[in-house]
Amino acid sequence: MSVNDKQYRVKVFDLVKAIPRGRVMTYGQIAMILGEGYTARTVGYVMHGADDGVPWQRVINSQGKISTGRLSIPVNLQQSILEQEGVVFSAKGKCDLEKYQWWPEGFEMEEEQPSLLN
DNA sequence: AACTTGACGAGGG
DNA sequence: CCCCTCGCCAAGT
Repeated sequence: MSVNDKQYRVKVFDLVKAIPRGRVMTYGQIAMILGEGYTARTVGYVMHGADDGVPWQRVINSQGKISTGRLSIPVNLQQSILEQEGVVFSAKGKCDLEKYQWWPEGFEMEEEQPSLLN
């Protein structure tokens, strides 16, 4: 499996599509849930090619900040879309993950089971 | 094949 | 909270 495989990317997109409006997930979190073969960096790489229908704006970094820095996507754009969904950001551009981070059904921080979504 | 660059993340100062 | 260093791994040169 690699980022070039369709299935590899589809797993990421399917998970992202499951994120409810007004909630977010982090790159590392997604990598951890998908498990073997996935890392925060590869998830980020896959996300730059997200097609329509994928709520890409709901994926942020582990600090609760937007990390589209040097890309074609302006940071303010992603943040404003999220704010429009109800996510509140501090003046420094950080949101409270405790409050907005979303976990798939039956998946808790405590358990270390990376193979529920396969 | 070597080297640089990231939609990253954890840890230290 | 900011900045830096590393580990990470795929892409582009």
